[in-house]
Amino acid sequence: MTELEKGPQGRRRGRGARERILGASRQLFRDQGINRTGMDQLCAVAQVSKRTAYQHFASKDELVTEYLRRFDPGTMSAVFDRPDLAPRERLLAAFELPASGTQELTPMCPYIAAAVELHDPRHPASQYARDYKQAIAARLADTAREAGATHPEQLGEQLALLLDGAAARTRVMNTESFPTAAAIAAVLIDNAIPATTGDEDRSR
Amino acid sequence: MTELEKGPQGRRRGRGARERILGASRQLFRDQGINRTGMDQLCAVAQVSKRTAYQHFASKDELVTEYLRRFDPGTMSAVFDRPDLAPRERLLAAFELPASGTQELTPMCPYIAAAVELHDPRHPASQYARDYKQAIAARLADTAREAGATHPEQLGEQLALLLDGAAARTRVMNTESFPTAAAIAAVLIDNAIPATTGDEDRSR
DNA sequence: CGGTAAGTACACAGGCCGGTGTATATAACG
DNA sequence: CGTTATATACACCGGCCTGTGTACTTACCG
Repeated sequence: MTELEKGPQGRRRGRGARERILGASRQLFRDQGINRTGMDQLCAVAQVSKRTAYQHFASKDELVTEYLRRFDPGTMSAVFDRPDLAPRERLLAAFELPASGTQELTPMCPYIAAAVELHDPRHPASQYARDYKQAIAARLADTAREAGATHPEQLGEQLALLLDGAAARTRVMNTESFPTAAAIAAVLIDNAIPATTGDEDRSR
Repeated sequence: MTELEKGPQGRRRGRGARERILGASRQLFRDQGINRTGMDQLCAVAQVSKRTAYQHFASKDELVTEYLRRFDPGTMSAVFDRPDLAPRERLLAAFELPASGTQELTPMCPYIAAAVELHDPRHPASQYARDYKQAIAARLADTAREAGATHPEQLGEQLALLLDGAAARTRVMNTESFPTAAAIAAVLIDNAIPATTGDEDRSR
């Protein structure tokens, strides 16, 4: 009993420090925000010593950047790479709530949150947020083109703006706003895709 | 030279402390964000002693709340109370950039910024942000009704979401997004207002 | 088994932050 | 004029923050 019983089961928390840190980041940055989450608390939740954390990430800023980089766990693919859906339906699927079993609100888009909290457009995390958002808009534009939209780039940018609007408004109003965005998206999509040849019901 | 020459002109900064504090808040909270602005710096910019600041505002949270409350200096009226514009044009005017002489970006909507930075929906400032945003949506809905929209409440909420989306996206992308939002708004408005009697070109 | 990489415990530095105490000065008003 | 409300200078507190120094322990891998 010199210095044993470190972990909950007596087992050491061990090797996966980096992943545990990033996991705790995802949880705490979402629940409390970046600025209100101290490194001490973060390390406690991750069950990692502070020293270890700073051996993996030179600074909190670097951790925040990596946190953003590691965020999209196939979220983009899950929406865009669905061969079961027609392009038009894929565009609409981007506005569907993920697993809205409970009455929880869609969590604030972490990219917008980071941009607002860090408040410096030159911060690496802010730059990455910009890149990511641009990639999303490009993906939307590609799908719009696939769907036969007349101005796919424009539609992509419009839909991206709707997604950001829904995220921001959900946060500020404390009310789910994605359905509203989805309704707008439907209008825009139908307006942007010219009356197709033998397509299904477009009258509604 | 006992303790003179306090102010720049030798004149005391004097009575307007509260207003100077709120003025400095508007500047600093916009330029640096709320969390990154300390009370020391704020008082220095406002040319107010810290003691005076805390005699006017019991806490920084209270100052932030009052800062938000005092924000709308007729911004709402400037858009909505314009008898020179038809209701439909008033709706569109909400998306016009204010004095875009320079290439400056539209500053981040302070209500969204506060909601994200404070991160607590129960914070008085967050509550006020919600109220304000709701009032905006209601005003938009009223105008939409006046313009003859079929579902004015829905259109109001949609346009409000567009405004929030433009603000958030301008921030995160560091690119002006209000024109995109305005284009969407035009589509929504035209879609929501049934074909009027002698209206101008609607074909395009 | 032995070496090395990874992790740990813990204290502590230095800075900024929100907020207060105290004693003083000045403007406004009756 | 005298009172009172307003503002000032300035030091200070406790707390939290990011980040580091040091000495130690453990896991893995050849």
